[in-house]
This record gives sequence, C-alpha cells and structure tokens, in this order.
Amino acid sequence: MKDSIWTRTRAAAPARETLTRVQIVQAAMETLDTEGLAGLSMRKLAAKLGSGATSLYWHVPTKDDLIDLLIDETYGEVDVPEPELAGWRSGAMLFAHSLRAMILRHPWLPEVVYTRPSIGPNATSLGSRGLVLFGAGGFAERDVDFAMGSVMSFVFGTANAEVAVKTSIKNSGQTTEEWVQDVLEQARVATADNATMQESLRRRSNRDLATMHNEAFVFGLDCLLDGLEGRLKK
Amino acid sequence: MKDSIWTRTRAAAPARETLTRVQIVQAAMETLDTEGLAGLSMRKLAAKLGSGATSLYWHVPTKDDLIDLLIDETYGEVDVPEPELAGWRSGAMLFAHSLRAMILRHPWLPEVVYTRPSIGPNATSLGSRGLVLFGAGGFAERDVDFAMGSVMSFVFGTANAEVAVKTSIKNSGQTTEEWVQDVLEQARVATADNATMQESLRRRSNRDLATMHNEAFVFGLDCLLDGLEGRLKK
DNA sequence: GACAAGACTCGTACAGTGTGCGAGTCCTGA
DNA sequence: TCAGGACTCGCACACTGTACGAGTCTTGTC
Repeated sequence: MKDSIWTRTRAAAPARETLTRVQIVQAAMETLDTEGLAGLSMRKLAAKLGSGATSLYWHVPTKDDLIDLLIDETYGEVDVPEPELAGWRSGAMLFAHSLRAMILRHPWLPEVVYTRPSIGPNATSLGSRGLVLFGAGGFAERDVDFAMGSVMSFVFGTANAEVAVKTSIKNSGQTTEEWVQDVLEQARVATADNATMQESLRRRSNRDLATMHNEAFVFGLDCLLDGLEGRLKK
Repeated sequence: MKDSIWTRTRAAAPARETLTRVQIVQAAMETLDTEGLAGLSMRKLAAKLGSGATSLYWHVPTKDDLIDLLIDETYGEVDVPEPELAGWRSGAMLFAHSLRAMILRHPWLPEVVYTRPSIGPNATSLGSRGLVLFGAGGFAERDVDFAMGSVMSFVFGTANAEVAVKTSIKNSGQTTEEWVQDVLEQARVATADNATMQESLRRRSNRDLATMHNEAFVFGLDCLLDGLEGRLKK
C-alpha cells in the first residue's frame, strides 16, 4: 500500500504566524458541510483562509488526502458507549443513533466514503471501541465483527439514503412539501397501473418526511438488533 | 430473398449512421465499470464512439443526466421475485442477493447514488415490485415500506463497503493478499494497546477476504430478516 | 554579525474538465 | 429545388488539481 497521510510525520516546529493543517481541515469542513463536495476547491479554500492556492500544498499533499483527513474527523464525532454504562443493546442503539446523526451533519460523506478505506486514527479507534461494545454483548468469535458490521452498514445505508433525499430537496430550490408533492405525483403517474405502489404512495403522502425517516430508521434498527440478539451465545 | 417493398419494414429510417442514446449509455457503462467514475469524461467517451465531444450533447442534456440514465440502467438488472414463486422470506433473500451482485458489478454506483433521488423508470418499477413482495409477506400498513427500506439500506450499506475495499485494492496496485497484510499490520500498530481489536485482527488475518464478505452479508441479512419476521402481523 | 539550512508562501503554467455557441453537413418531405 | 429539421463538431470559456521554482522569513551555529 502506498504510504498514506497517517503514516507520515513532520520534524520541526513552526515560528511565524502560519497556516496549519488544523486550520485547513476546519475551513474545508465548513465549506463541505454548507456547500457540499462540489463546492470545495483548493483555490476557494485558500481564498477563505487568505492565502495563495498552492500554499495549501505544503501542509497537505493532495486534495484527496485532505478529504481523508476530513473523513477521519467525522468519525471522531461518533459516540461509542462503553458496555458497562448502557449494556449491549442500548449501547448499540446509542451508537447507531450517534453515527446516523453524524452522517446527517456531513451530507457530503456518502459521496466520498466508498472510494477509500477508512483507516485513520479516529476510524480505527471507533472500530476498536465498537468491538469492545459488541464483544461485551456476548457474540461468539467472528460474530462480533459481523454484528458490528451489520449495524454500521445498516446505519450508513439508511442515513445515506436520507442524505440523498435532503440534498435533492436542497438542490431543487423547492420547499420540502413542494418537492415531496412533485415526486409523489411523478411516481403516481409512472406506476398508475400498480395498486400496491399506489397504496404505498397514498400512505406516504400525508406524513411528515422527517418523522417518516426517523420511524423507518428506528423500525429497521430494532428489527436488526432483535435478529442479532438471537445470535448471542447462550 | 432479396428485400422487396413487402419485406422492408421501414422505408427510410436510419439514413445516415448516427449516434444514439442507447449507444452512448452502453459505452459509458463500459467505461464506468472498468475505469470508474473518474475515468469517464465526455471527451474520452466521444472518442470511444468515434465522434466529436460535443456531439454527445445533442443526445444527452448533461453529463449528470447521462449518469442518471446509467443509474437507472443498473436498477434494471435487479431481480425481484414474485411472492407466489418463492414466498416472502426467500423472495426477499433472492432480492437482496441480486441487488448486492448488481452493486458489485458497478463499483462506481456508491459514489453517485447518494447525490440524487432515484426516480427513473427502472428504479420505480423495482420499488413497486418490491412492495408487492413485501406486502405479500403480511406486513401491516407502513411496515411494508419500512421493511423493504431496511433491507435495501442494509444491502447498499454492506455492498458499498465491500466496493470500497475492492477499489482500494485495485488502486493500490497490490495483490489482495499484500493489501490485506498491509492494512492489518497498520491497524495492529495503531491499536496495539487494545486487546479486543487485536483479537479481531487475528481473527481476520487468515481468512479469505471474499468469503468473509459473503459470510458477513449472509449473517447480517439473516438477522435482519429474522427481526422483520417478528413484525409480521399475526 | 554572517551565513546556511530549513520552513513556508505563492505566481505561473499545464493539462484536463463540462458545456454554450454557432457554423456546418446531411436527409426528408413538399 | 428548396425549407427545415436532425445531427455533428470546432472553438472558446471558466474552472479544476497540482508541479515547479523562485521568493521570503525564521532559527541555529559559528
């Protein structure tokens, strides 16, 4: 594997007032969160920091590496309760909710997480604390890894889809209600001959989008945890 | 027989040999599947089709729209069994496996699905057939939507993560084994003080990556379906 | 104080991107 | 023969990431 940004270290100390990696990461995070991935360019980022575009490259090897840093930053925001405090099941629930909230806070994340492995310090720390939590639950051997992986995959899957909807709405320039009505109408026409689908659309048409997302998440998570509980060694 | 007025279907259809949207979509799909999202540019795509770059824009309004077409194309590859044939649970399993296989066939998908809503014809058709399947299972009211959503989210979550690993390996230029050893070694160092993590790493170190992905997927899916089954109305 | 060796900044340049525009070519139907 | 649509495409524009090399500022050693 090529050496990643994590494996490299720098020797000496800075002296005059100077750009720092921390500053850069923070500014980039702001842009990303408010304007999305497409809104982040090295030139704009430099302008925001009041520096020349290519100055950034002394602190960060590459835009891609910068994004690696940002991703790992987000992993640092996720809570993983210690099993003693909450017990396995509610610990897993808290973890799942925290992870979901983090993803919703950083809607650019789904667009980039799947193009690289997550091996930064925060990611691995999250991983290890997660394994402690699931290990304490009493899973056998490799089921620990599988169980935790399932929960994370489920959370990413749902939260990512939620993000997709939200960014679509934002980009459409419509209000949420307008957008929902438009999409429903479009779907109604497209599936006019399908009774099940029409019923589903009717069911959704007068429910608040946010609460529906919440309910769907809780429903799925509960089911998954139920299923996992059945795999615990007795 | 020579073609006569009687056998000739259309007097004058494709007079000049011309680009078609179907051609464009197909060529773009090939590039995407083999070279990834970053490998697709309108100029290269045009070159592959032996045409000028901007000629494409007569057939397709925008690169983004082209990607919408491609996404919907992929949804068309997913099997949704009819409930009469397989029953709900095995139908859902077949569906999940088919969806996963589709995502693995198109590793560029995770990078783009979450930036737009999926409302193309194939996506909506998949949705409605899915609802039929889950509806036949006997879920109450809105649980139909939630149940199907959970399964899809889980599948996307796991398959996306799998894709991330696979593309990382591909981009590293190493063999799978080399890459795995490198990553494990890095993780070992990073979490040297964490017994649970070390144990997990040891567990993974001598297992084939592909079979581990498969096992993890089946494990999680089974758990989720178990949990869902508990929500069926009696 | 002189001087070298970093640490750091940044203007310029290059190759590449998506795509708007307008001119050009071909084909069909009248 | 002519009009008009279908279709192609070169050029140009604004923008991207980043390599390069020349600059400046700071520190440490004589």
